[in-house]
Order: sequence, then structure tokens, then C-alpha cells
Amino acid sequence: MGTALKVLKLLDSFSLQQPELGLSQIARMNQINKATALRYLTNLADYGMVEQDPQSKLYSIGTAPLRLANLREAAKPRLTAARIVMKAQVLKVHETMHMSLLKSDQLQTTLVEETQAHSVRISIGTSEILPLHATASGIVSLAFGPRNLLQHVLDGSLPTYSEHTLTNPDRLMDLVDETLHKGWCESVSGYETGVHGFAAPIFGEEQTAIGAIACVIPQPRVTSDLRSAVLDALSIASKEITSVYGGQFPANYRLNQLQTS
Amino acid sequence: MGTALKVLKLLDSFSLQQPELGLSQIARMNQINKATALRYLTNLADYGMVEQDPQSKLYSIGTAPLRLANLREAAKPRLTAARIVMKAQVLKVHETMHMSLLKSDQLQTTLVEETQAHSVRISIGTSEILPLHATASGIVSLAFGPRNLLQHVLDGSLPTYSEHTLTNPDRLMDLVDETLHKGWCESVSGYETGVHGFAAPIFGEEQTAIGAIACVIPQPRVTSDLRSAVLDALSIASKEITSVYGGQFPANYRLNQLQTS
DNA sequence: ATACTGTGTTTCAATATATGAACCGCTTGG
DNA sequence: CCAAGCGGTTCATATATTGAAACACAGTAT
Repeated sequence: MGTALKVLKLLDSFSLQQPELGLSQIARMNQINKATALRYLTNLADYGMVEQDPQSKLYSIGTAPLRLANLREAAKPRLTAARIVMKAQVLKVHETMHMSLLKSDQLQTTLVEETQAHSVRISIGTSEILPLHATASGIVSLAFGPRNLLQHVLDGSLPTYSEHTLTNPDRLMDLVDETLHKGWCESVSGYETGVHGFAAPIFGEEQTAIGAIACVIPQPRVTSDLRSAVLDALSIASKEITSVYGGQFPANYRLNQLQTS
Repeated sequence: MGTALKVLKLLDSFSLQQPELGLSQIARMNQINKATALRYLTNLADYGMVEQDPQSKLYSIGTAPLRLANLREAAKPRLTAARIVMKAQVLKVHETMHMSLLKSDQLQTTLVEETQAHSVRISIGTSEILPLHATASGIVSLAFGPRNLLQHVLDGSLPTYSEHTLTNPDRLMDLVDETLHKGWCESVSGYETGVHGFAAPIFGEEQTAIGAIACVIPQPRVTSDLRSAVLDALSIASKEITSVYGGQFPANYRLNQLQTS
């Protein structure tokens, strides 16, 4: 492994829980010599990747990442990058996918990538607001999103959209729990009759989902082979779009293919 | 110079004008061997600092900076970091400073750091909207901000706030031109009588100001020594806050102490 | 067809660079 | 008052970096 890569990996020492670290601490975490750690950090600081508080001597993330992030956003906006990821997966599973993002309490459809493989396909409009309790994307958002969101939905009314819409708070909680364990969610005709929805979370800051990536399929086409392919696609898209948004997966998150229930 | 720093400096090859670069191009720009450039870029790509388009083989900024920028923003928000910078300068010049940011067409005061050194000092409220044509911060924003902003202001009315408010579009243009050359602006009683305002730009994406940092002083205290100290402070604050916002100075920008006119 | 010029990538001996144990000065706490 | 922790420095040793040359490939002009 090159020296430069080892230097860059020091950046992974910093986290939301420990945004500031001392020299010896960093050396211990990465199992490198203190002198080496100092040289690494000096290199990072020279470029602005980290900065050091003159008083406390503690290191933290610097301003260079902000500059580079601005540059990236200008050159390759998040939405564009996310769309590219989705296109690739749609070409693999031949089913329509959409991405929705949480705007305060609402789940807003932001990107839709329709498959060209079938004449019968689901059409969703951009900017559509999805009900949190009645869609796979919504359930995923409740399970992995901000803590207060679930309570807020349970406190409100749970409108009925189809005969299969979950309107019982207890059963909704069960589904959220199951989703937390599986890492993904399947909604069977919960929003529109005859439509299966599969969704996986998109994470922002560690631990919290900022939205969901989903695949919607007309019921007759759903087979176990297709389900398996869709989950693979969602797993990849979830990872890559999370990365495109600068997010991080919680340490314990995994998308489990096999249904454990 | 350490290898790691040389590797990091490759990131400076990318710009808004050239967001995608090839291997040979990068090697030439940085005057390093092609093989070395490849190793450097591989290191950067392994960490996600850059990414390579599989088809075109071109490199661009990757997603790691987004992740690190999120982390930094969570740990040390821009506003907090900017306030720290301002505090340090206020302690040096013993005069009140404020930072204002452009929100679409309006210049909104966002941070105020009052000096404790004088009993007579200017008080400004946060969230105050500053007139673009009548304050030093406003003129700086017109000079270095978005292209259409100046035209928009000239098209509208220019309200009078004091007997010294600039209401003549031609003289306003002159002041903007002068500000463009000097890199800073002084407003004498243009907004409130008896108040001198000094301002320098804060840049976001290259070439465009996102706001201004200013120092406001009661007229009787303004001396040439103080003016000189204030300009030094503004120069430093302008640089550091621009950096804290992940911005970059235009290549030709410089804050000129000596008034050339 | 053929030679030319530009890619990106690989190899390997020469050498410049990174490494880590020991040490220093300092602060903290028992 | 000593011991243990910290951040930072030194320098001989060892290891990782370097760059010329050669490679395969893709256009482009001869």
C-alpha cells in the first residue's frame, strides 16, 4: 500500500462521535508510530484536509474537503450522479426505479428512471409526495430516518389509499421493525393496487436516512428471480447513492437478501 | 516535500473550467512522470478523492470530499467557524464586525460580533436586510457577486437612507468599479449618518461573492492607522471565511491597502 | 495499407524517501 | 516529587518512490 493512501486513511479516524482527536490517539487507532502519525497529519494539514487547534493541539477535518465538495457539486451535481447510478440498475433489472428524499416531514419523489423494456410499466411523477405509511420508500424512511419522524406519523392520521394500506399503528410498527432488521422493505399494493414496491434507504449523516431508492413492479411480473435481482440492484444503488450524497452507512446496517421472518 | 502532499496537490489540477482531466494532462500540468501521476491518481481513487470514468478514462473529483465535508459541517459548522475568525479580528481592531450573506437578491446580516472595547459602538441586528447600494457590504456584493445582481439593483429604485446615500446610478457604477480594483469598499455615512463601513468580499465558487465581511466604526474614531488595521483584519477575515465556506478567490483578486484612485 | 502520434499502463534497477526507537520538554495527577 | 501522559524532534536504517523505457491500443494522416 502506498504511503499516500495510508495518509488519506487517517481521515477515517474522525467521526461524528469523535470529531477532534489528538496525535497519540490517532497513532493508536491506526497502529502507526507517533512520529509517522505526526508526519501524516502534517501532510494533511499542509493541504487543509485537517486543521489543528493551536491551543488544544487537537486535529479535526479542515476546509479543503469543503472546497473540493463545492467543485464536485458544480461539475457533477448529486442529482446527476444519482441518475447515472439509477440508469445502470434500471438497465439490469428492466423495471422502473425512483428516488425520493425527505424534505422535513415529507417524502418527495425526486428522480424517476423508467425502464424501456416493457410496455406495461408504472409511471410516477417527479415532485410527487409519497405517504410515509403506505409505500415501501416511506416505511424505509420511517425505519432509518430521523427519530421523531415515526412518532409524528403515528400521531397523525393514516389515510387509506387501497384495500391493502396499513392503517393499524401496531401493524405499521411491526413492519418498521421488520424493515430495520431486513434493511429493505416490500410493499404489496399498499399505495396503488397491483403494484409491488421495493425500497432501500439512502443515508446522509451516519445513522440517519435522507430518503430512499425504490423499484416499482406490476404485480404479475414479480417472481422470486426478479425479486432477488431487484434487491441486488437496490443494494448497489443504495450504497452508491449514499456515497454520492456524501453519506455513510450505520455500522450495523446490512441489506439481507433472505427474508428472516 | 512528502509524497502524500504531492499526491494531494494533484487535486488542485481540477477546476470549474476543467472538471475532468486525463492522465497525461495531469502529469504535464504538475510536471511529474506519467507513471508517477498514475500511481498518485490510483492512490486518490482508492480513497475516493477522485474517480475515473471507465469509458473515457478521465479523472474527476470523487465522493470522499462530500463525506468529509458533511462530517466537518456537523462537527464545526460554517457559521461557528466564521464566528471564531471574526472574534479574533474584532479583538485585534476593537471595532464591531458583521458578516452578511446573499440570499437570492437580498443581503442578509448573518453574524454580528460586537467589540467590548468601547462604550460607543454600532449595534446591528442579525437577519437585518442591508441595502445593496447604500452599504459597504452591499457595494462589495454588487462588485464581486453574481453578474445579474448589479443590473437588477440599477433597474430598481435606489432609496435614500441618509444625506450621503448614493442614489445616482452613474456614481454607483463608479464606486462599484473602484471597488473591483481596490478589492474593498468604504462607505461614509451612506446608510446611517456618522457611521463608516468597511467591507471585503467572501467568495463561494470561483469568481462569485456569496456575501461580505464588514467593519463598522463611529466616524470620530476613524484614523489612518485604524483604517490600515481594519483593512488588514478584513483581508485576513475575507481569506479565512472564504476558506471556511469552501470558496475560492478569483485568480486576479487582491485587497489593495493603498488607495489607487 | 503504413507509419505516426497520442493515449493509459507495466516493469525494474537506482535512489530518494519514509520509518520507528529513543529522546526531549512539558503538563497533569496521585 | 515522581510517574505517566502528552506533542514534537532526531537520525541511521530500511523501504517505498521514482522515471526511463517499453508496451498495447486507438485514432489520424501519409
